[in-house]
Amino acid sequence: MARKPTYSKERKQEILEAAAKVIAERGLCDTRIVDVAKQAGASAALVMYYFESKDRLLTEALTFTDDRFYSQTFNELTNLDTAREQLTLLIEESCPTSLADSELADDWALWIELWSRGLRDPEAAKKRAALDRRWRWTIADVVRSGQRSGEFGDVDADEFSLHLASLIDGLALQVVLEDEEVTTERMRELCIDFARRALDVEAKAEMEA
Amino acid sequence: MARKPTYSKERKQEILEAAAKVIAERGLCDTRIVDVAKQAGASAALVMYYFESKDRLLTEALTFTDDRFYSQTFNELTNLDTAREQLTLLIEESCPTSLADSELADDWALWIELWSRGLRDPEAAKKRAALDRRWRWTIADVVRSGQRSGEFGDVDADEFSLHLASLIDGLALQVVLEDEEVTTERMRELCIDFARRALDVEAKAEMEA
Amino acid sequence: MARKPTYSKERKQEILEAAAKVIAERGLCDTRIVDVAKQAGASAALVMYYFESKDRLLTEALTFTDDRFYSQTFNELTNLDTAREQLTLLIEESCPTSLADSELADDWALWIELWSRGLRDPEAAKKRAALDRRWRWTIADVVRSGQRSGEFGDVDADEFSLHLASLIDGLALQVVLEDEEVTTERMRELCIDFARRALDVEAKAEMEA
Amino acid sequence: MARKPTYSKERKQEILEAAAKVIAERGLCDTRIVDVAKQAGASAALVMYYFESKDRLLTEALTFTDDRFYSQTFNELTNLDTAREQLTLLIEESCPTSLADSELADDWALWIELWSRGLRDPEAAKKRAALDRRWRWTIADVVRSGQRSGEFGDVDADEFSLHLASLIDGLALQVVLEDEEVTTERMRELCIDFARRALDVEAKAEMEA
DNA sequence: TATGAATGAGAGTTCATTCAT
DNA sequence: GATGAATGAACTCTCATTCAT
Repeated sequence: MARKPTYSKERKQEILEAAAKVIAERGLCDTRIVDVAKQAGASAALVMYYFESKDRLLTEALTFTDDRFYSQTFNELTNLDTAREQLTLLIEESCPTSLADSELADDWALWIELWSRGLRDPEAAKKRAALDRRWRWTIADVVRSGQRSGEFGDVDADEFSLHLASLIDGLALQVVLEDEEVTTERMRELCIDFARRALDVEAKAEMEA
Repeated sequence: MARKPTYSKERKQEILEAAAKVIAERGLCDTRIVDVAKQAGASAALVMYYFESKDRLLTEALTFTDDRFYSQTFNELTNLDTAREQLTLLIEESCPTSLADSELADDWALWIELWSRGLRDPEAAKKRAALDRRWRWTIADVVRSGQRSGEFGDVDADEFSLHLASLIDGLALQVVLEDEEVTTERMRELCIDFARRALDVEAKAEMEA
Repeated sequence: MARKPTYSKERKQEILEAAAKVIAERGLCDTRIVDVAKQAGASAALVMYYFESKDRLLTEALTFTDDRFYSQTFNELTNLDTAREQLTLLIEESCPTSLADSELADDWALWIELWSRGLRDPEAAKKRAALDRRWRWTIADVVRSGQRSGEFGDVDADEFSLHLASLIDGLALQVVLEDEEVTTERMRELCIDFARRALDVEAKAEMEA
Repeated sequence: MARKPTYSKERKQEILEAAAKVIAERGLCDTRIVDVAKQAGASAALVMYYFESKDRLLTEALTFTDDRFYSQTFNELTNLDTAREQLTLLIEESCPTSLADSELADDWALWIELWSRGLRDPEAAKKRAALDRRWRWTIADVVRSGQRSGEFGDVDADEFSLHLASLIDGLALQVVLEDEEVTTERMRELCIDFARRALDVEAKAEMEA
């Protein structure tokens, strides 16, 4: 309630963060400006002041989390030496833990909301596509670097990256929706297994041995 | 306006169909009872007469289309002789054509809305899981029958089916959202290709030759 | 549900009775035709068939119970010999027992609803006035007969009857509304006491002794 | 329409006042939020802004007038010297003039609505009981002070006060409902007469003479 | 006589948005 | 920058009433 006035950009960030949280909790549809305001410790009018309309707020909020997730992951990536480790990281960071309150589950929830919004909102669709492409490129880059280093076999990196990214989406969806047959564990194994086979990792490993 | 009274159950079906159409067009969030009523050629009050609340209407409507899609597809399946043809059919029927008004795109739109609703509505989540399981079982059955007939190699049918189903979800999503890099064509090829390799179809074919 | 068709007047009575019950339970305001229909084991359309509009149904229902109460009480009255006993009966029959489900409490509830409706519905007001007058005349008649028989002293019968009737209304109201300070017992005593003094009953009794 | 913004509490009062007026005019049942809003020169949404629901508005409104009536009367009371004058005032202030638009008639109308609402709404019943008790205590106090000053004879003050208050309720009801036989004049006389006899006023007066 | 189906006319309530302060 | 007060435009849901059967 009583909040020292922080200014402009910081405040905007806070509101975005608040919005993302509320959307993850209540769903896009049921997110009211008042909720966001309350979460941000501000008045509804102030939220309107920073974002001209509810629509803009929601659109910005939906991609906000993905951006954060991406930069974090990308950062961790650069700390790893081998492509194999990097790919494993990408997969593991993608697996939503089924715990309801986890941050990753929130991220996935927002991601799904973005899909549904993209169906009718071209701007949202475009943003989603861009984020997805960035993600696929990242995967493809790791693959290519692995190929250069001789860790991975000879596969079409783009095709692989599209396959893996899509597989991850499809599986994560089921984990998040708490499909009893699809656990975080099973998802991870399936992805890792697929990557291993597709990239010919075992064979390589053997040959090197 | 002037509409001959149809009997109860037929009328309910008509309304469900109308609801599904409206949801696909406008999205779950922006579907108003009046829209559904208009689409069904009825009054809003009548919609409430058949479904106690908006909520129930939407929940029923969301699974209605999937049920129809499934029975149609399952029917076509029984007309095919080889497992190979059957699997191809399953994949092809799953590829959304990108045309906005096509029926399949509508089906996918509803499917995505169901995902997003499932995030907070446990009942919706449960229904979605059931429908998905049915779909995976169908795939697995085709695989097993192909294995019995010697068409397919020795793979874990359930693992394959989860992989293929998830892959389809992830790819279709991008087609429907009109990601420029993912076309219907590319989706089909990727899926077919994956199936072929996983099921060892080429090898089998060659050996038979 | 399954109800043998009884015809016309009996059916109308049944519906009135049902309406009275529902009004007593839910209040005039919250009485819906469907409720009355359900209570009467009929359809809402049938209720409309017997009474042209909700309004008429309610108006008739509101006086229905009072009529029944009056005839019953009047009947019991004729079985008593002395005016003293008769007056006591009138008072006692007027005291609502505080039990929520008792028939008398229902009668009072309807009576109060009739007051409130009479504020704006002149027809209801007129009916209420007529019923009230009948009641006061009955009291006055008992008084006069008691005076003729020498049981009661010389009071203006009409004035006494207005006083007693109003007192009963005012007190019963509080009993029905469950005012902790006004119990059925206290109400009865207060009324009896008043009557005794006003009609000079003790004095008479003494003089006769 | 164009209304300078008043500060919160005043505005709430205004709305309550408006609500009371509308209820008196149209009855509790037929009071719509829009009516109250119009009467208060505000929008329906503003009414909801101050009172969370229609229900709360009505509950508060119903006791609002009685509170005002009581404080006014109590104030006038303190300006009078003798208990006799005070009691006369209480009675006279209680007699509704039959004119439809008078403020007192409005008060009585609300009072009756409160009775009817109290039948099913325990909160309303409780408030009514409290207000009524306050009123009876006031009467009893006047009686006791009259007894101390020697103006009134020896009666049970509480019993008298319950009797008088109930009598007033019962009679006022009939005046308000425009029973032809019960005029304001007759009501006043009956009450005054009762008080005189019960409190032994004549006798006292004579003895002093 | 009896009803299920159908509707129009509101009702309360919600909420994004505006604006004076 | 920040907010409380205010509103209009919807939206869901209710219900008396009608009518074909």
